[in-house]
Amino acid sequence: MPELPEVEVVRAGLERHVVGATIALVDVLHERPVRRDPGGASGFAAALTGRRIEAARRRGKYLWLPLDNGDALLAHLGMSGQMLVQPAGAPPERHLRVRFALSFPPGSAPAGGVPAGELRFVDQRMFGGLSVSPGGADLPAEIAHIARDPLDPEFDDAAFVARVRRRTSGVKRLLLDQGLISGVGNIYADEALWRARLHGERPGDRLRPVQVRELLGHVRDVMTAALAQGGTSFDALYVNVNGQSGYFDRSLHAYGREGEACDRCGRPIRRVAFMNRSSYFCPGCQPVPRTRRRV
DNA sequence: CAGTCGCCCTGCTGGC
DNA sequence: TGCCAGCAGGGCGACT
Repeated sequence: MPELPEVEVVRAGLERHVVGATIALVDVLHERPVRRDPGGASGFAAALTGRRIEAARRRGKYLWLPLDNGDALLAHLGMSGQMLVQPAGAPPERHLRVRFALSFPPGSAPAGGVPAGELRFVDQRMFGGLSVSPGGADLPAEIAHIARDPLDPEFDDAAFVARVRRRTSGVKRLLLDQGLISGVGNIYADEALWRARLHGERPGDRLRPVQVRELLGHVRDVMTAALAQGGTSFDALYVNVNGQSGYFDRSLHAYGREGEACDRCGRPIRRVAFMNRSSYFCPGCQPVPRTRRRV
């Protein structure tokens, strides 16, 4: 599942393969992925046709492509979304939802790459989506409420620490709060908490500043490590967002390891229900806080 | 406003 | 063999 590192791999791939291209044709094959666009499928297509892609940007798990008129194509991959760069005429993927035919002006094809034929949004479960953000080239208004992500040089560590310590929710819930810090999903939240030896139910206002700072450092470390491994996951024609490629499985210490021995203390990793999903933690290294609190 | 919960989607897996 | 519940889960609307 794409979290910040995977989305960054996609962004880098788009930067390399589609920046400079003009969108010649838009084909919406399924309405749901464009549900957030007020113009609907037809308005979405009309607003993008003929526009040139100027850049590829990201904040947290959101991606956007600034366009030559100041608008932007905003994208979220949800759980299963992929952005694929394919040669024109490649057979359609099973869950192909939106196609963009691309054309490059003579001499401006990406260096070292085959000129892109199509940008494709493929999404099995359709939690993801695309929309046109009017005037959103710099920062789409639709995501202005999302906090900066921990790899953003302008992320304010001190403000984050202060905000966490004013909240009564469990720290895992706070890590997943995109208004506090963006880009952290269930997997990296569990991994960062394991590294920090903190239980996710520890209330924010019961943490010392140094603990929050260390946790933030672990969030950055685990994401940076995953990103380094994710850099190899796509070739010249593919922007590969395949979450099953296994590149980060190897470095996981908690997530998905129910019953397996903790890499640090040997106690079996536990899984508990959390917000209609799961949390994984080591009961030895990450003791449950004494004050019971639902997270 | 902070906090919490349920829903949206599809496909795979496991139990009976 | 078939059926259905459970699970995966980010974000948002609705509620207290």
